[in-house]
Amino acid sequence: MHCDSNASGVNATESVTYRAVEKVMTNGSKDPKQVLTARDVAQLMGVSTSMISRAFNPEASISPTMRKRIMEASAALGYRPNVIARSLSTRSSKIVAIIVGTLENPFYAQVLEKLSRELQLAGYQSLLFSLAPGQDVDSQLPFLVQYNVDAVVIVSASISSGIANDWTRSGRKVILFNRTLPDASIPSVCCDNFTGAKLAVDHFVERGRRRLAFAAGRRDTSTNAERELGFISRLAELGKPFAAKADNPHCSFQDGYNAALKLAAHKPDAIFFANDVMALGGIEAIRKELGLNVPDDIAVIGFDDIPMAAWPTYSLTTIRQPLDAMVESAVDLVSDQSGVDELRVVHPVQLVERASTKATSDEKVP
Amino acid sequence: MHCDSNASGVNATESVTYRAVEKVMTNGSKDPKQVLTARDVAQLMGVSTSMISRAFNPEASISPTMRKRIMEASAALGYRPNVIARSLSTRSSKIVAIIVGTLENPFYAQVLEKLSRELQLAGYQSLLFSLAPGQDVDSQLPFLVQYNVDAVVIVSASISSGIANDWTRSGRKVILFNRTLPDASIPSVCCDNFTGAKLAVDHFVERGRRRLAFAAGRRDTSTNAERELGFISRLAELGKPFAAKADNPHCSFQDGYNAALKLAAHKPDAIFFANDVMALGGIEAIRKELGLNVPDDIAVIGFDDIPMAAWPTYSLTTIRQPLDAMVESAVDLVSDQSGVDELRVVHPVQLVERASTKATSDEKVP
DNA sequence: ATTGTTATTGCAAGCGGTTGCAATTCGGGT
DNA sequence: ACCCGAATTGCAACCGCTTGCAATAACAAT
Repeated sequence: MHCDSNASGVNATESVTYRAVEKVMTNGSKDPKQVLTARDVAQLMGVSTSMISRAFNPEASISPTMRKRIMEASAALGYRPNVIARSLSTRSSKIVAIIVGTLENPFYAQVLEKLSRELQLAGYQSLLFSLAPGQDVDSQLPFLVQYNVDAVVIVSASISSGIANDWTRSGRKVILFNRTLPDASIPSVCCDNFTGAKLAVDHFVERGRRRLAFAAGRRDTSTNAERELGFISRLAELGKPFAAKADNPHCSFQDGYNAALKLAAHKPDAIFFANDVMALGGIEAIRKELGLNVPDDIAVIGFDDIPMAAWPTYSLTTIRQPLDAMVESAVDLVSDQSGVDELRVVHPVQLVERASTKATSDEKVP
Repeated sequence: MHCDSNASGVNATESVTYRAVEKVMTNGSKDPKQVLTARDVAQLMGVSTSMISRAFNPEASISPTMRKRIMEASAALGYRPNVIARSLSTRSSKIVAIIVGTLENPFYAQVLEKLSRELQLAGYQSLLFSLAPGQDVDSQLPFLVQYNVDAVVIVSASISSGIANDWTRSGRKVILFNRTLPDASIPSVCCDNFTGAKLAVDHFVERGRRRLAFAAGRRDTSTNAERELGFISRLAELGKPFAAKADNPHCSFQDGYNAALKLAAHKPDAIFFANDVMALGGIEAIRKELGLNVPDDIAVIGFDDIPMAAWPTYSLTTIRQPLDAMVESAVDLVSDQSGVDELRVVHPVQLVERASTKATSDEKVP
C-alpha cells in the first residue's frame, strides 16, 4: 500500500475534505446504501482501522495527535462508527428497551417522552415496546434478547417476577418505573405513593370532609396498592370512618366515571382517585350524571398531576409525581453510575391544591 | 470436541430438550450475558451454522425436514437469531426509527402507540426519537445512520426537504406521517385535511352559523396549511365572509385558549380549530373567560378526534382522522409491499357530530 | 551510542449471522 | 449397477468494529 501523499499528515484539512467528497461519491454510486466505514477512513488516512476504532473509544490507548487527526477527518468525511457493528463485538448495544402499556393516560406519554429524551442525552437510544391491552411483558422478552439491549425499563404493566429475575441474572439490567415487585431484588424508581395518599386524606380532613371514598385502580399494580394502603391506614390513624371503595379494571377515564357513580351510593363528600385520568372521569360523572357540584358536594383529589389536571374546567387538586427526578433516577440506573446499592429509589411527592378541593365555605365553582 | 452421540439426529425431541437445558446452564455459568448462538445449536445438532441460518430464512434452500428439525430444536432450546448480528451482513436491521415531536397532544401519543404496535406485528421494532421543542429532525440523522435503520417515519415536525432527499437517495426509506413536503418525492400518508376543513365549514353553515373563524396551528406544517386552505376556499365557494383567523405557535391547549380570546374580538358564532387540543382550550376560554356558551353563542369544531373530544364536558364535534387506516398505510410503505408508485396516500376523513355544534334551536347545554 | 521503558500502532482473530460456490447426497432413468 | 442433474449441505469469506498481543517508535537514562 503506497497510498501516496496523505500519510505525511499535512495539516491542510482542505485536501482531506476534498478526498472525502470524492470517496463518498465513488462509494455511493457503487452501492447506494453503503456509507463510509472505518476502513474507508483508515485507507484515506493511511492508518489501520484499529486506530479509527480507538480514536472513538475514550479509554483506548492512542496518541492525542492521532486522535485529533482522525476525529477531524471523520468529521469532514461524515464518518460515524456503526453502532450495530460495534455492539456485536462489545456486546453492548447502547439501546435500552422501554416497555409501556397504553399511552392513553397522558402521564405515561409524558414518562415515555422524557425518558427517551434523557436516555438519548445519556448516549442511549430507546427501542419502544408498547403492549396491547392484556399483553404480557414476558411476551416481549424474546425480542429483547434478539436485539441485545443493554437495559429494559418497564413502565407500568405487571411483570412476573420469575422472568424478571431470569433476565437480571442474565446480565442485563431491568428497571421498573412507577412499579415495584414485592420479593424480587429488581431496581425500581417510584414516587412515595403511600405518603401521597396520606397527604390526600389529610387535605380532605383539614377541609372538613367526613365521608371519604377511594376509587382504586388496577388490582395488580403496586402503585395502586400503595395508594390504597396509604389512604386506608391514614384514615385509621385519624380514627375516621372509611366511606367506600370501588375497584376498576383499567384506570381509565371511563373507569373513573363509573367509579364515581358506584361510590355515589355511599354519599361521600370526598373522593380520592387512584390517578388523574380517573379523577377527571369522576368529575364528569359527578357533574353530568349526578348533577352535583365539585367541590361543594364532593371534593376530588387525583394522582400524577398530568397537564389536564390544571385545565380550568377540572382544576384538579392532585398529588404530583416528580417526573423529572424520577426519570433522572431511571437514567442513572440504566447507565449504572450510581452504585447498585440503592435498589429502590423513592421520590417524595407533593400535593398541588386546586379548585377541586376548595374549602366548602369558599366560593362556589359554577 | 468429540461432541458424543447426538450427531445421529435421533428424532427423540425429548433428549434434545434435555440437552438444551444442560447447554444453557453450562453456557450461562461461563458468561452470564451469553445466550445461545447459532453455533451452539449447530453443534448440538451436528450440522453447520449455515443450516441454522437457512432454517430461519424463508428464501433459503434447505430441505423441509431439516428446517423442521432445526426449528423444533431452536424452539426447545430457546434460540433466536441475533438480529444485530444478522443486520450486519444483511444490512437490514429490521428496525425503523419513529421521530415524533412532543407527545403532549394525545393524538400523537395514539399515533405512536399504534404505529409501533403495527410495526412490530410486521416484524419491525421501533427506535424512538422524540424531539425536544425546537429541535430539528435533521439533528437526529447522524444517529439514524449509526443504527442503520431500515426506514424512518417522521411524525409531525418539519423536515428540510434537502436532507430528506439525501436520505431517501441513500437507499433508506423515509415516510412522512401526517405531513407532506411540497416538492420532494417523499412518500407520505395523510388524511384529507382539505376536505375535512370543507366539511367543517359546511356543517357550520348548515346549522345557520354566519361568522366563521379559524384558529390556525403552526405555520410550518403542511397539515395546518391544508386545513386552512380548505376552510378559506370553501367559504369563498359559498360566498360567505371570513370572520377572522388567529395563528398559533404550538398547537397546544394554551394556544387554543389564547386563540379563542383573540378571535372573540371579531364576534364569531363558530370557530374551527386546527386540532382538537386547541379546540378544547378554546372551549375553556369561551366558557370561563368569555362567559359564553358552547354551542349557543359559539359553535366549535376540532380536528383529529382524540379520545377527550368525546368527554361529556366538551363533547366536541370534530373531523376524525382514520388513524388505523393511516397507520396501516405507513406500515405498508415501510415494508414496501405496496409498489412505490403510490407516493402520497391520502385517507378520507369523516365529521363526527357532537354537542359542540348542536343547532342553535336545539337544547341548551348548561 | 546503547539499552531499557513506555507510549503508539498494526495484526489478526473474533462478535453472530449470511451467502456464493463447491462438494456431497439423493433419486431416477436406462 | 451406473451416470446425470437437481436438491442439500458445508466451507469460508465476509459485514464493520473491537481488542489482546506483538511489533515498532519514541524518548530518557546511563
